[in-house]
Amino acid sequence: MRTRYAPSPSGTLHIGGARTALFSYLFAKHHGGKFVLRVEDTDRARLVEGSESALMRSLQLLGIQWDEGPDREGSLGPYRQSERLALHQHYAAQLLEKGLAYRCYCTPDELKALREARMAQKLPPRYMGTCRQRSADDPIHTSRQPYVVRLKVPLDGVTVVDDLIRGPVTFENGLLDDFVIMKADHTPTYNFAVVIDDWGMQITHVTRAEEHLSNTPKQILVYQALGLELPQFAHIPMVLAPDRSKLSKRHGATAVEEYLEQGILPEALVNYLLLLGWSAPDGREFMTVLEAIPLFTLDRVQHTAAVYDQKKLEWMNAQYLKDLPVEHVATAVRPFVEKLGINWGQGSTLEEGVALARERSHTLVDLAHAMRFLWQKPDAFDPKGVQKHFGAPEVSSRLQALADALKQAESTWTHDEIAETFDRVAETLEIKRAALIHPCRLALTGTTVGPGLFELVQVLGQQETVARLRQVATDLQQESLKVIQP
RNA sequence: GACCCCAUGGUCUAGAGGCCUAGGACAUCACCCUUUCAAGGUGGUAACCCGGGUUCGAAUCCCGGUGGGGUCACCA
Repeated sequence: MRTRYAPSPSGTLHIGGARTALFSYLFAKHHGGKFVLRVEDTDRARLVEGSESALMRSLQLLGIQWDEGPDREGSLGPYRQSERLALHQHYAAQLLEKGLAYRCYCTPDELKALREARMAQKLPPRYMGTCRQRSADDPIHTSRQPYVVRLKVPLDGVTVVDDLIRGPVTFENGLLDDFVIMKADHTPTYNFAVVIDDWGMQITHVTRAEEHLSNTPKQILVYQALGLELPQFAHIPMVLAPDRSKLSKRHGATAVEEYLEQGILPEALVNYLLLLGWSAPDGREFMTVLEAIPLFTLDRVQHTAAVYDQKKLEWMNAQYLKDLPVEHVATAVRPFVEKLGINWGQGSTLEEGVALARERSHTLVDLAHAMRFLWQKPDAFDPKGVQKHFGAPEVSSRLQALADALKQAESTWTHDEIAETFDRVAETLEIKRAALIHPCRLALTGTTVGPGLFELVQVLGQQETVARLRQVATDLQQESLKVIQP
């Protein structure tokens, strides 16, 4: 049992591609098989520098590990299509020799004219050129004119794709044309190379996106011409954008990399992707890739294209953010914190910050912002908050009193002790505790939202808390407070 | 346009003829909790595309329509 994922290195790993790879991987692993990564790089014009390694990095981050691939040579390589050219040419020559394929000398212009003529007659744009009829001793064969190789497709009969997900799908051969298998530059086309390579790599189950279903009869015809045994096929439904169209740049983030940059954890992303088109028998939603292996079967794969939902992805990310070990999240959020120019080496630790703020963050970006105040004192204050909580003339003296009381507090600095201090000060000033809490939060963080105040104060530390309160109390008195949206 | 696939709330889905008064999750709305914001809890709104069959009985089977998607390259 062997499956494969065969991307072309022309860009980044798409979430649709990631899901196809995930399903192929899970399917193979469920059956104790091997998962192969093959890079389809025959089209040199579309090749993007660095794309291959980016693709591999994304897959690995998601926990989709291949058993064989360009960087893990097995016995059935090479695993880059461009390095298999000799194989493709060999089989093409074989088909030519047997008379199952032929050289076609028609120019692109001629083909275009033919196609348009057939379109005008409302006929399918099928190649009906003259080259199919040429005899072996036709002088054109020695003319050194460029040519392509076309497969001789049967004029009648049907080709049936026995799809593991959809059942038998019948195509009429008469509707297919003599498609090109080798281009004029002597490199193979996709529909030819894919057959040679899948066969060569002993792929038993070709699992791929649904967009390939219509290509499959052509490939079956190649298998048959070559006398090769057919693999099984399984076409996985596509992932669509919210407007039900094919995913593209204008839909915002579509690449795995982009989601990770947005602060989505790879664990959450792959879990979300798993739920797009597949569901566990018991309806469970949260699981790792490894946990999904024993549960994953093709009969539970949806037949319908799925529309991805950013909201649910973020919700799932938030769940992971608060359930994963603190150290793990701290490591993940670190680059995001550093990106904000925060020097977190002093004072509170990253772990303390994560524990404090993760429950109300949806992404690592949110989390980094929510932790910011621990290392950077507010240089501006939320205007609405200022209006609401700094308006009263006695706020300055209250904060001062609070600072004094906290300064006196025991060095143990526990949550309960801090809470009691607030209660005591409120009582002394004969105000409600909330009248102290809100201005204090604003003074300490610059905003009106955030973690529970006593936890926040505890993590921020006695010294820093007192210093910030005094600073704000002074600024308020001197009316030198900067009120700018932070 | 031709061919192919598909069709349960806004979204992801459960459902393989009676267990369905159609279940869950996200989103949404209300309320509760509360030092803010979240989180959490409770409850609510919301779906079997339409039309014909088959059957005692259909979300489930068949046919047609409609709608959505895919493929029709010397791209993969």
